[in-house]
Amino acid sequence: MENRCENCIVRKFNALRAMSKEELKAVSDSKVSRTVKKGEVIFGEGEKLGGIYCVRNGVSKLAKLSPNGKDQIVKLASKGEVLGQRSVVAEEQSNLSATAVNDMEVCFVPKEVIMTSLHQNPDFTYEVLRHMAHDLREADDVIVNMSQKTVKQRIAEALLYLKNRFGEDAEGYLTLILSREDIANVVGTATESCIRILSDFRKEGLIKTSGKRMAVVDSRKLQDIVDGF
Amino acid sequence: MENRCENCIVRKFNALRAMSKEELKAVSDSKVSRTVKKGEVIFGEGEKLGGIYCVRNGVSKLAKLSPNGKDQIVKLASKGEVLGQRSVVAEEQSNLSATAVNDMEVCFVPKEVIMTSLHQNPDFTYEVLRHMAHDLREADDVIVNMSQKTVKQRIAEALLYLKNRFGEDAEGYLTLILSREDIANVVGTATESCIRILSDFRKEGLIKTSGKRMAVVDSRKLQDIVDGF
DNA sequence: TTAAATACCTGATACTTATCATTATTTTAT
DNA sequence: ATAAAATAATGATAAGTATCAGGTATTTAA
Repeated sequence: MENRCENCIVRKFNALRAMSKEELKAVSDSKVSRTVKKGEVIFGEGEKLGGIYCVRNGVSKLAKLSPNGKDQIVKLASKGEVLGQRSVVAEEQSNLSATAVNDMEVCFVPKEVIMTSLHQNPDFTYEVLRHMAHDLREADDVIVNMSQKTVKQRIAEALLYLKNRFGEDAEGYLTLILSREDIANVVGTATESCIRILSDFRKEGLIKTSGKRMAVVDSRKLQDIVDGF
Repeated sequence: MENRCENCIVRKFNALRAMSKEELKAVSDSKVSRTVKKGEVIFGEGEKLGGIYCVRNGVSKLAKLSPNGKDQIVKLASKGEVLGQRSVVAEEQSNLSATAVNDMEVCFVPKEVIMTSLHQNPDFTYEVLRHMAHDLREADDVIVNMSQKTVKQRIAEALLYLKNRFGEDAEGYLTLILSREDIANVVGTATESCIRILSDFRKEGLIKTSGKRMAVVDSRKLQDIVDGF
């Protein structure tokens, strides 16, 4: 039998690794695999989620629409990460939307199965808790960055983040390709401002671009910018 | 016997309410009550916490020092809230500092006692998880506010928040007294900018001040400002 | 393969916010 | 009660950022 959660490596990276064999079987029996095309919405803001989505492949952006009509990307989720966890745990509607940044494979797991384990398996609950504690710490860091760093610093930081987290190809181009607009929405600025600063970086030789592809050329200097030099 | 957790109302507001009688007894036997003077630091950023602090009285600001030397207040914690929860759960050093905004009474509970329950009582773990899910949602909201709202909007929002969350006295003055600098650190702006905008609000009759005390006079108009009118 | 759509780029300008300097007021401690 | 310290207020200026308007390049889909 293919595609059993029991054999899925992705699981090792998230809280499902704390599940017992029986629990994992229940998850596997109830889950629905699904491919999501680039740009497709997995769930929208305010939607009541029937379960969580485990990312097997691809990257999703978790965003919140601000009152002035702009999206703020709060987090990028990739292989092994779980979408909708917070909403299911809190039994609230989703506070974020999830959209595929590139083609994805996700597994949907009904919330009932998750909730059962949450109430019966302290190891699993604790593991979910640990992951959420980590997310919360990252959110705190983002808050400080947003309020205390300039757009230039935040963009430099975002580039280094994309490089370190998602890697680069043989030519040094970033593996994860984001539009300028998406980058602007990650750092919380206007698209034009983002483009302008990236152009400056290119002119100064800190990055290079080729179509929509982008490469970090001088990590050191970018880091100096992040640090305020 | 006085001051037993079993009889403490404050407990009802946090995850400790999911503890069994035996667990609560262990907490109560190991806890250390402590008063904290206004301005005193309960724990610092980067500190390894030996336990959590349950707030019985008073208000604490949770802040993070930014590289440029400014504090960003991430959260205000009051009666019933628990400090250091995230760090203890994640078994990491604290990412925030906690400082008393006014005189406080807190109970310190050693982490071992908490950890034991986290591993044995799924109800408790789940309750902690729910609280953290809530904190995470709030953090997401803050991120969006920070990046998408103007300083003026954020200050107006902060004033309404202080009124709704901590209340006002008979004359209408906010119960929680924060310095202009603290307000600036909550909304992530320069102290002078904060003062300037508060002066504007006063001149427009939206708030009134008397020494360090401050009162919301026109909630409706402040809300309009928050909403971008 | 080519037209249409989307994404990217640049300039000009206005608005927002930070910074520096100085003074006034309030609070705190003696 | 008074001096010292802390906090608040205000003006002038500079820096940072958004917005609008117009262009070019790249991607997508027929």
